Amino acid sequence: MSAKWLDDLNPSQRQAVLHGDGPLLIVAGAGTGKTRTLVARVAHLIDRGVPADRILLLTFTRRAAAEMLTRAGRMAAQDAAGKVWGGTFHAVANRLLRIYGRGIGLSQDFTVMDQSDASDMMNLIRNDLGVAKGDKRFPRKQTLLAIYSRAVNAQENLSQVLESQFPWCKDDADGIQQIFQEYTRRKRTSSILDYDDLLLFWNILCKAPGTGQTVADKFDHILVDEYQDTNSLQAEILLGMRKTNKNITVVGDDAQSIYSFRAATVRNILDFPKQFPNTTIVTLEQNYRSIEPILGASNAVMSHATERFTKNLWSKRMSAQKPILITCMDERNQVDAVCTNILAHHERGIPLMRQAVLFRASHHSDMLEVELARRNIPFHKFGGLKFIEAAHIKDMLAFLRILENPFDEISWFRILLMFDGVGPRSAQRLLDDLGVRRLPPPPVPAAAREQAVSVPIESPLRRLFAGQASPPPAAREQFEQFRQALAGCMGARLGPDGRVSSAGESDDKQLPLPAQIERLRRFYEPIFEKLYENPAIRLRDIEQLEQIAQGYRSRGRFITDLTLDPPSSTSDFAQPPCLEEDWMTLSTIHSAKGCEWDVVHIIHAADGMIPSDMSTGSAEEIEEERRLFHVAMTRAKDWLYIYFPLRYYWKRGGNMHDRHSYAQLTRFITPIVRPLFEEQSAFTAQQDAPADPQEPTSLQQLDDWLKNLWQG
DNA sequence: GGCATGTGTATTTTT
DNA sequence: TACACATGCC
Repeated sequence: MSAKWLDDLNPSQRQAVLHGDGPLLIVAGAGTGKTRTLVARVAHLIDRGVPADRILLLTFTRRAAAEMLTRAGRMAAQDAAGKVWGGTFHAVANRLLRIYGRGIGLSQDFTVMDQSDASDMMNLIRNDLGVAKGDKRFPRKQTLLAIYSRAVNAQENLSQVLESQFPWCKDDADGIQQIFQEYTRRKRTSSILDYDDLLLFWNILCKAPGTGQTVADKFDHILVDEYQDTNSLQAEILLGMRKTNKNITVVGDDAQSIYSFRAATVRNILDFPKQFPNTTIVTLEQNYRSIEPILGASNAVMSHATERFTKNLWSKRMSAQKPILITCMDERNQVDAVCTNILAHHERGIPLMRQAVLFRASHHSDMLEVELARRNIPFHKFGGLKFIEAAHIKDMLAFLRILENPFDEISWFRILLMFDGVGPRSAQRLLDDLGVRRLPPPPVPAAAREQAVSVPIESPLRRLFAGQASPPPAAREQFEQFRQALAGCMGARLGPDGRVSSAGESDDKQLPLPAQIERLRRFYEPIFEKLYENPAIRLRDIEQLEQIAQGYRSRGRFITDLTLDPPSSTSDFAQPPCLEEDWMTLSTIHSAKGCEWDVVHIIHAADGMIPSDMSTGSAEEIEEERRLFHVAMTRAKDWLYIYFPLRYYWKRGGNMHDRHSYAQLTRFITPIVRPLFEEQSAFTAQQDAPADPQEPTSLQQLDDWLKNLWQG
């Protein structure tokens, strides 16, 4: 029977879809129908009789998984695709660990902390241990976490990581090591997992006697998308998941590897055939997305790459329209040019939904966002600072977290510091009063400790309700209201004397999740109005949080979903939600992976932005920046605009007049690449700060020379 | 001693 | 803008 999903496929795609059992590597260049192929393969497997819930589809984002499964659902039996296990490595790890975690001594009710919680914990420990005393340059909390994460994900030891990635921290190796040790201990005793733990524990799960086999046997087929962006730990997990059958499909493109900062390594894709003998390799080379001139320019950029695996990307979509390189006076001029071009395409019938602006770093779109808002052009921004990272959202989540896991020290700490007159010191004391910090490092034998964990320890919440914590006088009133709010959520009643008249902590008495959030917000509102400058905008975020919570019955599920799959929205400039049907996309290049638009605008194509000044230290870093630029270019189907501002103003020191430096075009548009572009200039009469005609060329050359001096 | 507040500085990309 | 550190206030 010829299934309908085979009709639109070319011979290579078809070969990949129809591949039977055994390892399969699909090398798929940008725009070669990789998603279509993967989706069709899932549909084909289901059609072949593989039970959907025995298929595991690992993707880079939850969004990608959802989209693929919806599309597969349309092809295969309707209900079946919904049962496929799909999601990110981290999300799948979470799911598996909730089911099988006991097999490795993990409590079922662990909570997951995100990056900023993790770095807060590092900071707390750094202060507690007093390791940084007298050392001005001891690594910051973010750096500590980055070092830690690198070591875990790349599976390298600390001294290796310090040597190769953080040479300026080498002197502090001892302190760092102490912090890491304590970091791990605290996470374990309070049943908290960080992102890296999810992967580590999954890996251990695979190796555990008995359980490992069970977990591996759970899936008949495993498919992995974006394989070039996995790290060695993830590769090891996959190996562990394929103990008996070797049915594994990975899809990737070495030219799109852009996550080495997260320890992703191209080696995974290169070594795949070695790890899985008898791998079938299928290469997809026909690009269906971009018109030929755009593809030609993208290929030309990559042809300069020092290391490259031959792929011949080609397109049937002929066109006379070259990609367009626009030179702008400065960022102001760039913003105007972008808006003009967006509106021009819009008027010629290309809706905002099919246009995107891409940039290297999240803040690169700041000025553009203001201007879009001013002109009432609706947009959504992806990447960069997330909803979940806003301080007020973290505050709200901290409340929910301690209700879920009363031993969550980080969340307690965050909350206690909100109260008047409470600083780090009193917070510590209160934590001890409540029994949150289970300090006992008295070495307990492992077996005994596991028992201790399963024996109910008096919950800090119970202690709180029983009035066992005495806050400093200035905080007393707020603290009392806090107790009432928490008790309300848990369905516990506190008598007027502060006594507990009903125990609480039984599930049936708790308020429904949205009501809990509402109750906590009423408590929190007066505090955060004092704390933050712009309460109105922030209040909207909290309302949005309540909105999202409507769809959840389980608080734990809600918290975990929010940490593993945060909604990527910026409400700062957004209009009230749902009113616009058409909006355009602003995105970091990283977050644009896998997406495509009719019209793509890449801004800040200047050296120092792309490649980022932060990433020009080594040849490898520059190569990754080059691939990043290539990824950005290949998102475009019909129109590609690249903007290059000539001048950048220094933001230092109040008035921005006259203090500027000249930029150079990104080094990735070389003299060989440049003729492949149509060149335009955005200098216009409407420019409110017209180009200074007196500006001598020699000064520009001087500044360029100076800039090279700093960089060189 | 411990908390609030001011100042200088560095600032990528994300699960 | 957020973080790390210094100073001043109770």
